[in-house]
Formats: sequence, C-alpha cells, structure tokens
Amino acid sequence: MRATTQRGELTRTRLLDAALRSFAARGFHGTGTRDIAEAAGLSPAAVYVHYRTKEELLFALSLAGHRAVRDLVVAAVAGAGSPRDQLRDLVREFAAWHARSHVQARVVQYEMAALTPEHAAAVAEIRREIEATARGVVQALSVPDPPMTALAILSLGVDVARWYRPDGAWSPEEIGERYAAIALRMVLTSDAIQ
Amino acid sequence: MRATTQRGELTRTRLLDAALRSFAARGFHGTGTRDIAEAAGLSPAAVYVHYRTKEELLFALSLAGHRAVRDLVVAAVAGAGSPRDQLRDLVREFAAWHARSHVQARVVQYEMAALTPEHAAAVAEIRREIEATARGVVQALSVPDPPMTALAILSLGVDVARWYRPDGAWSPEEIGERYAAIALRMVLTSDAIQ
DNA sequence: GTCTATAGTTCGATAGAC
DNA sequence: GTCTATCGAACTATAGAC
Repeated sequence: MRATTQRGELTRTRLLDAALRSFAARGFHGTGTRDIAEAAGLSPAAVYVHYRTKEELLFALSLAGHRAVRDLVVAAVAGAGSPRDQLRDLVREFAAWHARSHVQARVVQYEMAALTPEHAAAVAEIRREIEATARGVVQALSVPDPPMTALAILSLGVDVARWYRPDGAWSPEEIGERYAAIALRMVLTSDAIQ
Repeated sequence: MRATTQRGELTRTRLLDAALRSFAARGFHGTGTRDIAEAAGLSPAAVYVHYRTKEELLFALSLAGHRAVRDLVVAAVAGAGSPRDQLRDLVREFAAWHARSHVQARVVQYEMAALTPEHAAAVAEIRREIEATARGVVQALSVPDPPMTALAILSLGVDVARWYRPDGAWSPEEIGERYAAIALRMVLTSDAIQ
C-alpha cells in the first residue's frame, strides 16, 4: 500500500467521522456540506474529491452501521445455545450497541428517509435480515404473537438511540444487561406464571 | 365569533395540517415553506400572516401533540384502580395513540431537535410529566429497576411511531392490547415466576 | 488532492399592491 | 388576508489554479 493511498483513506475516514457527527446532531437535511468540510478540516470543495454527493456520505455511514448491527445480532444468536440464551445475548448486544454507538445508531435508525430509493433498498435488505433473526429466536419460544413480540424486543433497543446520554445513570453494558432481563420476562409462557 | 375569525381559524388549521404532514414525511429541515404553502393551498407569503416563522409552526404542532399525549396518559392512570390496571391502560392508550396518530407522533418524537431552546424547554416540561406519570405507576409495582422499566415501557410505545404503517397487519387497538399484555409481563415479580 | 471562487438553485422571510 | 415579486442568504456542487 502506497503512502498516498494511506493518506487518502485517512481523509475519507475523517470525512465519514465528521459527517456522522453532523448527521447525528442535526439530521441529514439540517447539515450542510460546509459543516462536514469544516468538521473534517477541509474546504467545501475537497469533500467532492472523496464522495460524489452528500447523500453518498450518508449511504456509506448507513450501510456500514447496518452491517455492524447485523453482524452483531447474527453473532449473538450463533454464539448461544438455547433459544432463551440466544434471546438474552441478542437483546444484550443490540441494546448495548445502541447506547455505546448512539451517534452511529441515530443515523442508522432515523436518517433512512434521506437515502435515494436504491440506497434505501440496500439497507432495507439488511434490516430484514436483522428482523428475521430476531423473529427466528422468538418463534423458538412459545409466545402468543411472535412477530409482534420480536418487533417489540427490537423496539426496546432501537429507542435507546433516542434517549441515551453518555452522562446518564447507566453504562451501555448495564443497559444491555437490564434490557436482556426485561426481554426474557416478555417471553415468559403463561404456565411459568402462577 | 365573527365570520372572519372563523375563516382565519380554518386557514390556520389547514396550515397546521399541511405542516404536520410535511414535517412527518420529510422532517422539519427537509420541508420548505413552499411545500407547506402548496399543501395548504396558499402562496408562500400567506404562511407568514398566520405564523411568524417555520419553527413557530413546528412548535404549535409539537406543543399540541405533547399535551394530547400527556392528557391521554394522565387520564388512563386516573381512570384505573390498581397499579397493574393503571399500567395496562397507560400502555394500551400510549401505544395505540402512537399508531393511530402516527403522523402527529413522528413530529412529537423525532423533531424536537429543530425547536428553539425556549420552545424545546416548554415541550421538555410536558415530557417530564409523562415520564413521571409512568415512573409513578411502575414504582407502585415491585420491579427491580423502576426508572429503567418505566423508560423501557414508554420506549415500546414511542417506537410504534417509527415502524407503524396504516396498511400493516395490526390495527392501533390491537397494538395497544398486545403491548399492554407485554408490559404486564415486564413487571412480573420474580415470586410470580416458577 | 487541496485550494479559492463561484455557478446555479433553493431557502426563509418580506415588500407592497389589491 | 391573499397575492405577485423579490431580497439576501444559504444551499449543493463544480471550475480551474496549484
């Protein structure tokens, strides 16, 4: 790898980081290309050497974020034995990620509408993988309404991205642990309840 | 009430409705004042006879929406007897509202960052009332971590505004019923579980 | 690959006629 | 209270020098 390539990659990384923080703080439409360029320490024009449009920056961030969540969820389920353990680990990792990576998570969960139809379709495909994985785990447990229960369990984690603050009372790991316990209660079968 | 006042109010209502749908679909920053004017059947200039800024339109919508949710939540708790019944009715009404009024709910839950600091503070006050009401109900039940459980229970309802589609499999009322049942499981005390 | 400068468009909001 | 016309600023993206 040549030095120029390394420098180019570093600039791209700085741009992605600047765009991520801007989009998370003010939304895609609330962010100007000047904001991104300034946060990356570049002129407005230099942005377009690395990305053809502002939306392409959003797509790169959204795609990488969705893949990270998908990989996390798939690994959690693959690494656990019983469906109960799979659910516990899935919720723990999913919720903790939305806290730990709340800046990334806000872009992933709340800026999809700003993508072009083609790019939106690409991330929607990954979202279906995540949802299918969650549904598969819930379906292996005997709950009354698996699809809605799976949806509710993912909702818990997704909404962490909205309310989480780094200076709050709970660490990402604590949130993961507590949410895993809450999710396990949600799937208790009625014959386990007196 | 004079006829001119009635006409003026009707125009204001049309403007609010147009702004609500626009903000919900494309976000505050993704919506132009021309979009709102066109949807209301007015010229761009006519908007400013009724509202001084675009943000004032958002504030009117956010304030009315937050008050509606607050009233709904307070009424649900006041109308039920035991803490369990209070929780059931609160979750049922809260979740069903976020489905039935999903257009309003998206503006309420996801456009707060576009408000001026003063206006954001005004709606934050109402949000604290909602959260305090939920915490009060959960605290009357013996759960390990009332604050986080209350937060998780509200999260379920809030996230409905993100995923709900009118052509989906469940009606708002079905979502309310099922989510109430899920929330009741979340607050089961361990001595009720074998 | 970065810069300055700017094209071309759209933005929020206003002026002034009716 | 609504309109047409428009101001001045901000926007995304590009041109061209280095």
